[in-house]
This record gives sequence, C-alpha cells and structure tokens, in this order.
Amino acid sequence: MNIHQLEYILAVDQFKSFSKAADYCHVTQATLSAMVKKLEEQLDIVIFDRKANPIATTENGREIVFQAQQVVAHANALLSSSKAINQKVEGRVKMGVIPTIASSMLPLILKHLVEKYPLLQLEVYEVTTNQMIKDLRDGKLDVGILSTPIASTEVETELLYVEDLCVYGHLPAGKHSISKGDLAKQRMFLLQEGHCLRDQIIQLCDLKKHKPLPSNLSVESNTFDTLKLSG
Amino acid sequence: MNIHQLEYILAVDQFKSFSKAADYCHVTQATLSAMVKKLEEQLDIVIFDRKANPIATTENGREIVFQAQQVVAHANALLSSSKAINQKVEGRVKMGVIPTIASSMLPLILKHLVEKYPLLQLEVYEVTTNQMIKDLRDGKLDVGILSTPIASTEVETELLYVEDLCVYGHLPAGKHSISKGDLAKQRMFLLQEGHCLRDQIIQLCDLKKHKPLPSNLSVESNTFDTLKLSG
DNA sequence: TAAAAATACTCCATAGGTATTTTAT
DNA sequence: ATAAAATACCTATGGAGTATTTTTA
Repeated sequence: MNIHQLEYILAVDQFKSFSKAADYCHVTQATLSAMVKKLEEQLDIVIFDRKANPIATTENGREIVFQAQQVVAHANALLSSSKAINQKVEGRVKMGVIPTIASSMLPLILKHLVEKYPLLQLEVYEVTTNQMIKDLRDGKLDVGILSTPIASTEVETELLYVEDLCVYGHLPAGKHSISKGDLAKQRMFLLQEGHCLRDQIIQLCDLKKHKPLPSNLSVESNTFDTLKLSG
Repeated sequence: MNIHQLEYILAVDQFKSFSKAADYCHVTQATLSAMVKKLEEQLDIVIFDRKANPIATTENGREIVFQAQQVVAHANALLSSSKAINQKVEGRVKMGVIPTIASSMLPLILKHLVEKYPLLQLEVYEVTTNQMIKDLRDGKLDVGILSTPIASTEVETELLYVEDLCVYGHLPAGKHSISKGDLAKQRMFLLQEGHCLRDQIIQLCDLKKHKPLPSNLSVESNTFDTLKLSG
C-alpha cells in the first residue's frame, strides 16, 4: 500500500471511471488499473464493482475510501506544512470570504493561522460572490473562499471541502424522508437577499421567487443562528 | 515521500537513535539513514539534529513528525479496517481494563466499537494490573489494556498510545517550572491504593510511602474528576 | 462498434541490502 | 577505542510506461 494507490482509488470513487481517474492523476489508464487491482489484492477487498455502470464503490470499498481520504488528506497537510516551513510564509494577503462561510468557518481557523504564521499579514474581507469575482479581477483581493459552482471562468478554483445541505425542521407525519417537493410546500426561513446560499436553495427547491409564501412570520437573516432562534 | 519513510522518522523521534529506530522498523541502519535523509531532502527540511546527543528533533522536525503521526495512524487504521472487514470480526472477547483507563478511555471507543462490529460480543472487566496479569495467564481474559511498564514477561504487549503526565496545581511564586523535588514537598492528591498510577507517582516523585504528608485534607479517589472537585 | 477496462510486456527508479568509512564520545 | 551515523555500491522489487486484447453498453 502506498499513498499514490490511495489517491487512485479516491479518484476512481470520485469520477466513477478508471480512465477519467487516470487522467486526473496524470498516469495512464493501464497504470491506474494495475495499481488499483494490486491494492485490492493486498487488502483482499474488492473496492469497486466494475460491472456496474457507471462503476460503483462496494460496501467495503466505501469504508476503505473513507480511510484513504483521511490518509491522503493528512499526507497533503504534511506536504503543505513543509512548503509553508520553507517558504517562511510571510507578507500581505487579501482574502475575500462570502458571509455564509465567514461566520462559521473563519473562527475555526483564523486564530490558528495567524499564530502559526506570525509574519503573515492576513486581511479578511466579507464580500458577496459577485463582488469577490470583481475584486479578484481588479486585484483588490488575492484569494477568496466561496461556494461552488461559480459561473465565472476567469478565476482559478480549488475545492477546499464539501458540506452537506441539511434540512432543519419537523418530518411530516408518517414520512421518513423529505423530497424537494415537500420542501417547496413548507414555509422556509431564508438568508437575506444577496447571499448565494439563498439563491441556491431557491433554485434547488424550485421556489417561486416572487410568489409570497403563505406565512405569518417572515425572518431573513445573515446568520443561521438567528434563523434557528426564530424557528 | 512514502509511508515507510514517515514511520522511520517517527521511530527516530521516539528512540533518539538511528540504530534503535532501524532495529524497531526491521530494516538496517544504513537503509533507515538513507531514507530519512531522502525524506529530508524531498521536504527540504532538516528533521533531526544528528550532532546533538542524544539525537534531537528540530523545531521544524517536530511539526513534520506530528503530521507524520497523523498519516501513519490513519494508514494503520486503514489496514486494521481491511483486516476487520476480511475477518468479519465476530465472537466473544474478554477484555480487562485498569480502572484509571476504564473511566476515561472506554466511553470514547466502546460505543463506536460495538456499532462497527455488531457480531462482536465484547465483555469488559475492570481489574487491577496484577489481577489482569493473573487473569490473562488463567485464560479468564483474552486481552487487556494497562499502563506500561509492566514487570511480567509472560504477556505480549503492544503500545497503544502515549499520554503525558500533567501537574494540576499552582506554580510556586517566581518559578516557571516544577521539578520532582518541588512536587515531593507539596500536598498531593493521589488515587486510591491499588491503582498503578498511584504507585507510579509515588515512585516518580520519591515520595515516602509511609511518612504522613503534612496535610489537613486527605482525599483519595478512583477518579480524577473527584480529585479535581476536591481540590 | 466504439469506449472503457484488463492484460502482457518492458523499463528503470528506488527501497533495501552488505561492506566500509567517517564521526563523535 | 568504540559505538553510531554516513557513505559507497549492488540488487531486485514494483511503479509506470506502450501496445494490445477483452469486455460491455
């Protein structure tokens, strides 16, 4: 087992295709196939069901993929650290962050970041997605954290992490799951105009933007905490 | 960079010796030296100060070692998972745990364990170190978790994790650190007779076992929480 | 009948070994 | 003087390549 092999199965799991995974990993399809097979033999676990279309990750394979993600993530962190140590991270960085993320994610990392790199002068600006694209183009910002997908092809993007969308509320009596249609019929608390998550939810649930919702309570807010308290 | 190299630097960091580390990793000293050197070159970071005696981990090296621990730990977890999947972990296991550990560590893992392996019938017994050695010999227990070092050579041991010993109290005025001697003069809260950690502390701090401590308060307990509340 | 995955083989980079030299107490 | 680490050199495993065949929608 080596780290490359783990990266290969992560790519296959992601793309559901050996060819695409090989392309992504910058190796030939033959090499990737052989390495995946070798890993499966070494672990004595069939990770992928190649007969399914598209290729499916087996029950056991999902467990292995999950563990592989941990290993690869930490290996990448190690490499990042070594680069950081060498480059003596310093200088001024102007970073834009969309409000949705700013309130939840920044407190978790900012303190750690500035302590780790005391020479780094980090300037954080809370801006909307559209504004961020403009500011990046104008050089007002160096980097930004926002929510994919973004329409603009001008900016170079790198996936940081994936978050599930959760529904916070009561299950309709007798139901065990909720569909998009169910949600559209419900009263829903939304973030204020301008937040991309608001637009995404509206699009996702096919909500009519201008049809007033049958509600005797209207709450819009910048933060989830306010929404939760209101509910 | 590969997982073996990371294991090598962990061993050197632990043993403060290339030879001992090589022995521990079941490779020759030359191989391990070469691999550590190669990793240092690839990361462009000097991890160990070979001129120090014993060998010291550099400032940057400690950061790399910490990250390496994460990678190696998760890699081992992956291998464990694959074995668990294959062996279809099931059957009855009688596990002994010393009280000191039982109250702190078990709640963190037991639930996860039995959920992950529903076919595993795990029986946990809280026993002292001496009793555990006997029960292992008699077959009353299959495995046990205790605190090293143990005198008995009859049992096969595997290091699970390392915990720092912490002093919980006030620093003497004007001091920035505490020595063993300082501790011996202080009143100290100890776990009850029979707990190995009690004996270890007494031995470590050269406390006179039978000389009554000048104290108007005597607290002995099975749990740290009680001790903290009492303090 | 294409597209994708598996197979067959070749190659070479490198992890690992042995033997020896250098370094530090 | 001796133990430990570094160095030199050799070997062989296995990761990665090209070319081809097999499989599946």
